[in-house]
Amino acid sequence: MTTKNRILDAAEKLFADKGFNGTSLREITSLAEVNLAAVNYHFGSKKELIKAVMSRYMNELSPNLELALTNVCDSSDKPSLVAVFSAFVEPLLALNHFKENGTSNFLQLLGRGYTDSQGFLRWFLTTRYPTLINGFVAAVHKAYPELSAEDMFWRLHFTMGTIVFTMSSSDALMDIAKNDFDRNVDISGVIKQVIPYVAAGVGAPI
Amino acid sequence: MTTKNRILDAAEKLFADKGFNGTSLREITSLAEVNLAAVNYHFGSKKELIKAVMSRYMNELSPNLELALTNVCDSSDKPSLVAVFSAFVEPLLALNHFKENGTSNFLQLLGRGYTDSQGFLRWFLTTRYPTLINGFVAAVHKAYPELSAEDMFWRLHFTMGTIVFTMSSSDALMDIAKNDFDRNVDISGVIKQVIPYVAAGVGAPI
DNA sequence: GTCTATAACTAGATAGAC
DNA sequence: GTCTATCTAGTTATAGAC
Repeated sequence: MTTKNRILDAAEKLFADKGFNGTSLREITSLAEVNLAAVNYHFGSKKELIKAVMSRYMNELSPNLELALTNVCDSSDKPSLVAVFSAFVEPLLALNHFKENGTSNFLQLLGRGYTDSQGFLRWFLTTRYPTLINGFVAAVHKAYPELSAEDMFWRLHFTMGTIVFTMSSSDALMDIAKNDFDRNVDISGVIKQVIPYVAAGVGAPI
Repeated sequence: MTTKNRILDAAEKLFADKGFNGTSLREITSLAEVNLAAVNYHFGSKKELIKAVMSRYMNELSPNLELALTNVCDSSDKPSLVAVFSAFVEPLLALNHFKENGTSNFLQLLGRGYTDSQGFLRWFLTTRYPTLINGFVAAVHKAYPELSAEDMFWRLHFTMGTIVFTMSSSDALMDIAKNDFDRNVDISGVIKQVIPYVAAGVGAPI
């Protein structure tokens, strides 16, 4: 376990939990049990550390997800929207093998990235992983060709919002589900709940 | 224009823009052109200032929205989900008469409140305005009685997510819509785009 | 590569003069 | 009620010894 990786792991956990702005380098280095100065030695700045934490996941997820979306497009002339969104499930859950709580952590980080830090992370992700977005748009277009580019734009952003918001407050939601309905839901349970919702939303009549 | 109101107005604008954590009291008092110490004199703490900013809107919105939801329930034995969500439009847009950019500011603040500050604002709002949530749940239940309490819970939170996320990044989204589609969309345009989406999502087959 | 020490700055909050 | 001045505690970042 190198110092660099100890920092990445600690940062990931704290960022997911309390946001990027809400987490100090002192908390990170303290949890990682490394010296405060190590962050700046290994990463240069807090901003670069944030990028590094996100990149570790994106580099793992991105090829799997692109492949899954291509498969959906190839498997049928007109796939259902549920099929398109279901393509996300396996690549996302695979992050749990990559790292403990990987799926949940990654989705929470994604949520943070869209609301903390005035969108610098959004810019970083969309410019760094454009083929992923294009693959997704292509799959949705094949499933619902009548949807105009403009309506597609809005609905994909609504979907993004549903997902990242749900995930950034998923701990609270799972707690409520347990208290109010005596139901133990994990992150894959939440994903399965959300798919019919977003599929119906994207597929709403124009 | 009292000092207290100058602070509230400045805080509202900055909070909506950069989040609660991302805004310092110095920025607020500087924009309001009042002394730094005035915040603690009038509100006691930053946390209380946040509550005061939100309460000003909630006290304006809450009775109108409750009435609109009651009207939907009374108007039909089985209202459509689009009708239920459309009940939000007028009370929300009325905030623009209450204050310049009121609708947009309020919705962005709501979005911030769910992601910044580890949910203390969520707690404040749900315990302070429970009848609002009950009225909404009752309306959705009348529109879609087959939906179980548990599915209802999830879908309402997904909807909350769609709305607050969209609104907390609505400035960016409206910019993109203008650049990519040469379309000027204002906040009421965004609301009209999102209603079919959330109505279809909540109404998705079980 | 890792440490201590500290620089340089910002935060929220407050005491006390007016 | 409003001001200045300041306190305490936090932040990121870095210089320099080892």
